[in-house]
Amino acid sequence: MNNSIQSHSGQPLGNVALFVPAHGACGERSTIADLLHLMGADDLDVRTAPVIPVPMRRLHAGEGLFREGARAESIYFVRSGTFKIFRTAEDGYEQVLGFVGRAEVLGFDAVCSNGHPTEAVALEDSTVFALPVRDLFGFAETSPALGRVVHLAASNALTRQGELADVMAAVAAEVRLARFLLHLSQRMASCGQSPRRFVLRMSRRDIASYLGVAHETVSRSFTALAGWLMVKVDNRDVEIIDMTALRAFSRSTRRQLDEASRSCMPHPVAARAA
Amino acid sequence: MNNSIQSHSGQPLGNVALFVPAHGACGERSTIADLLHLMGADDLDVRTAPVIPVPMRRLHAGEGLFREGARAESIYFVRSGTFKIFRTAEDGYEQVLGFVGRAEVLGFDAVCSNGHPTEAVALEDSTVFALPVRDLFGFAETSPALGRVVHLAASNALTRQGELADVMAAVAAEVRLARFLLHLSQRMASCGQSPRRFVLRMSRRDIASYLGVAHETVSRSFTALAGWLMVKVDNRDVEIIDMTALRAFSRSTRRQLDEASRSCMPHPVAARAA
DNA sequence: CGATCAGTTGAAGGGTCTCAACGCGAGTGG
DNA sequence: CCACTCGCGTTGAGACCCTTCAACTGATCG
Repeated sequence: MNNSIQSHSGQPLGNVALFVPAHGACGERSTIADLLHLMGADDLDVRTAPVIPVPMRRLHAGEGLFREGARAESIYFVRSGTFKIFRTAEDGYEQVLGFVGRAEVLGFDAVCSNGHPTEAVALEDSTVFALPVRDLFGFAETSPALGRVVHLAASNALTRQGELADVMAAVAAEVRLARFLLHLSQRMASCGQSPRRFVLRMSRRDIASYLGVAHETVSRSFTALAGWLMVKVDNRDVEIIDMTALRAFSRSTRRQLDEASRSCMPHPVAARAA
Repeated sequence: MNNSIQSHSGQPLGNVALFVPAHGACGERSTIADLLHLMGADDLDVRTAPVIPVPMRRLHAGEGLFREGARAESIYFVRSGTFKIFRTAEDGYEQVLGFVGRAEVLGFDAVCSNGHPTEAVALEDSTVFALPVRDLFGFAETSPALGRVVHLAASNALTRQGELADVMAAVAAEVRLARFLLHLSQRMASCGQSPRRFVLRMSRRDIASYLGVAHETVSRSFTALAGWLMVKVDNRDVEIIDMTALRAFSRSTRRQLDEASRSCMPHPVAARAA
């Protein structure tokens, strides 16, 4: 609802929307306080934060934030929009490592190395706060609250990475997709949006790469889950119609899949009502 | 790439072994300085660190450090030994998420949540520094160097988690194993040990869980790699005898596997000479 | 309207999972 | 000392799921 302002109204050229009049955090003259507020810091910390400018950057859908191997100049905090982070193999194959949304950190894995080990592109029009790495430590001393926020964000990123393992751990493709959808659902809920109905910001290929399966398999898995009447899928619109069943199914390991599918649906029917 | 004779370039904790202090770090009365030294902080920072005790804990092989779901009391820094971190499914299946060695952080993903999302057990006799979470922020203010170290360790943990994605991304089991061995090799090198010859601290089952394949497949993959004359395997002793071939093979994505295997070895011969 | 891409579905082949058996070493107690 | 058990590691055979190649639809775009 809040991000229905997507403004996908084309305008290929026109003035680059880097400068926006800005009320509060929307302007380019955002400060640490805005960043702290985004990350859910205490009001007191936000109000008492030192007035240090933190550049904000706007990206259009498909625009890259940083490239693989690029010097790590900043870490980023997503203010709005969605990003996919991935790695490109030598033969051009894209391995998607995760999807990052509001109030999450981007590029933190570059802090300990010379360059970004991954690449990030916006899946929709997005805005991020950029925190220069060289200032990271200094700012953290100036504003203890910022240090806390960075620690929490890093821990959160680590937890998020754990979700990938959780997804890849499932042997069956349908289970992987189910877990993925549940993770998405949880994150939607944590952003105050509906956990039952949401729009996928990424393509089937991105999902496939993230799940570690072929994109055709993702399609088939979607129709399978729809066949079990757990979800309803219309292109990128997803609605979870049986959360408990989806949850139970996502817990399947190994050949428990057979039981689950048999008990729910001997053969996937075409539940394709619009 | 690793032509650096001096220290292990590219590694965040490069100059760990250059400076060996007395047995100060070995006592139970270790302080922040010992922790900083372990993590490769600057000499100046180590010497000027506030004298705050940091409890050290010894664990025997097989002993658990923290359980899944347990209250996150501390984060840990591995001083010696190896740990495996994993998650246990409801049906008892263990999903291994990673293996953690010297100068790496353990349990940081619990900072942002109420409890540890994972479990950690020692694979061999090990020692860790325990840094209470509630003191984390306070100490970071007292000792800026500690804040830096924690940031670096967290970033490193994130990078390490990325390795799991790298491994799982490969479709072929042999490629997964090859990448896993290379990651291990790199980490051995960063600890000052031989990157060509090392001992696996974990069982085949642990490796299988980490790679996301059946443990029988791990066995077959080991014999396959030995058949291509890339490695020599004797139980848990591994020797990489053709690093370049292993590297090239590990880059395989999709059906490039066929080419690689054909060019190296039409059919795996029994190269099992001791 | 032709081109390109995302998404879906079908058919065939192959890699991995599963079940099964075997050898081996360690720990145990007769 | 040796039989016994148990877990680890290896190897074999069949079933099955996924990958791959292929064709088709619909949408976007110049």
